[in-house]
Amino acid sequence: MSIQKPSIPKGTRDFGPAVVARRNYIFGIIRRTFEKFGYAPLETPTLENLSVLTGKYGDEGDQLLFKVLNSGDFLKDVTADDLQNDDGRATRRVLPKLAEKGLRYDLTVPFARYVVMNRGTLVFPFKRYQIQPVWRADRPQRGRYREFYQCDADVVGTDSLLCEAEIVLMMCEVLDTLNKEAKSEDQKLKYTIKINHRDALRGIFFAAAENRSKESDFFVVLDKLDKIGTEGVKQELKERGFSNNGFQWLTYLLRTDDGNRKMTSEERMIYVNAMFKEIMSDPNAEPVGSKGIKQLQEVFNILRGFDFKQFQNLEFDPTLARGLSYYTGCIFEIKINNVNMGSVSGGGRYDNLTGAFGLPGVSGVGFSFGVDRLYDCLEELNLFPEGAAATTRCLIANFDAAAMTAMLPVLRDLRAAGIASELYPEPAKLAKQFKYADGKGIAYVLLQGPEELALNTFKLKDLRTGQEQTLTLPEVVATLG
RNA sequence: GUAGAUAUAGCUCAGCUGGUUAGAGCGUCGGAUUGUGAUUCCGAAGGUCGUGGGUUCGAGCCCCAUUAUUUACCCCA
Repeated sequence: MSIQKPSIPKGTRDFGPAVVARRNYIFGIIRRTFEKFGYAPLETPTLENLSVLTGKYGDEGDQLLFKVLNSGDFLKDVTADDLQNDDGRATRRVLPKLAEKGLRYDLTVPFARYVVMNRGTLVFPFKRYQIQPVWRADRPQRGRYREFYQCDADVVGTDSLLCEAEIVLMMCEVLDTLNKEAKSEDQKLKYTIKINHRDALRGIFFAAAENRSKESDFFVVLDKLDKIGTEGVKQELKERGFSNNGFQWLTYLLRTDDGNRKMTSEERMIYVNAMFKEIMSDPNAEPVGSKGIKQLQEVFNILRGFDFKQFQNLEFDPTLARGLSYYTGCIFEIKINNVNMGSVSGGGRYDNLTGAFGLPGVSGVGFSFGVDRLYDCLEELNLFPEGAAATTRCLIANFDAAAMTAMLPVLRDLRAAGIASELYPEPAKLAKQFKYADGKGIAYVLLQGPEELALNTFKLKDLRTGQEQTLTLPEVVATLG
């Protein structure tokens, strides 16, 4: 057998001990926040039946699904006719016969499936959080992986806007907690929570687009406003077959200042709402758009009731669209302004996700943190706490076989006191043992050689300061504990 | 799916208009009177220059192909 260079699939990563420790630090903050807001944990299988996944994420999404080949003779149901590709549909025809399972693409759809399957036993409104990896057969690039973790919190069974407001609170709490480690303002995550409403978007759509069949196309282009500008948006809309009529309204609807200064989010809501009333070209624009604005204003009101202090981090953005087609109400996204990275979190309300599984009329709302992107942001800002990588706190040096035996009860006592400890597993030069401790980031080395043994004491060295102390065992425990 | 960039030691990268035996830093290992890391000093190991072909007296360097990685677009956490 020839030697092969080992490799891992593109877009996947190994996580070494230091990285896992820092990822766990992020997971911990998110988990504690979710639990504090009353969400309970849920886990679902890595594999879902493809019938559950397909059709939920749009055509693009279907293409990005990882399909799992059936076990055994996976060709047994494929006929020669199936493979005839004159119509270009052979793949579509054959696929369901080759693969009936796929890797989960997000956590929201499996959650919806779970809710439908367990509707009889769940207590509604049902609040769950879920922290698991998802897979997308995307092309990897900066901040984009084929395997990454999502941290979802969703509630189904209520359409109360309290949930939307609490999503904003949870987003702030997680990011503010991460920012507590910052030693300077520059290290902090400068974030903007963008919020919009699908109906506000549709109001704009009715106002500015004549072609009614391409709603999602319109949103995709509109979402790019901050990248390509108002004129760019108009240009691209034209390229995608939208007519010029109505584009004039875009200029008004997308204004961000009142002529003198930038509007606040709430001023902008009032302004956009007033515009909806004025646009008479399509009477649908006003009722639909105003309904969305009204809900957004209510979310802001609830937040004010909470004594929410961070409205400068919460921005009403009428162009925010988000790709996932199942959103129907409020939509959210978090952008980190001082790191070049796609959104680290997103979410929204979906009125009929469970409908696809035969349970209509259940409204849900939720959001998700992308831990891997958050990690990359923290890394770039150097925002991880120092201790996050350490595992062992104290290494006991190993002088020789006899001393090793004598150190076993010491090791046991340290661990019993809750101190993460290890004994170097073989007698070796002290230099080597110290090097090991240093390389692993261990804070203390405990020594008992012949000299200390004679006095029944220990020498404890702090590797960060280089200082040594001669102590009795209870004193060692007290120092490390 | 579209477009670009890169590929040289375990890692990060130099390597001039093509010219003898391929370079550095970090890391690893060994040593500086056998009980001390990170810091200092000395030394050593480690590369068929991604792969295959071509041009040339001569290719790490130029050309073609191929694979891998990566960035941007699309879309997204």
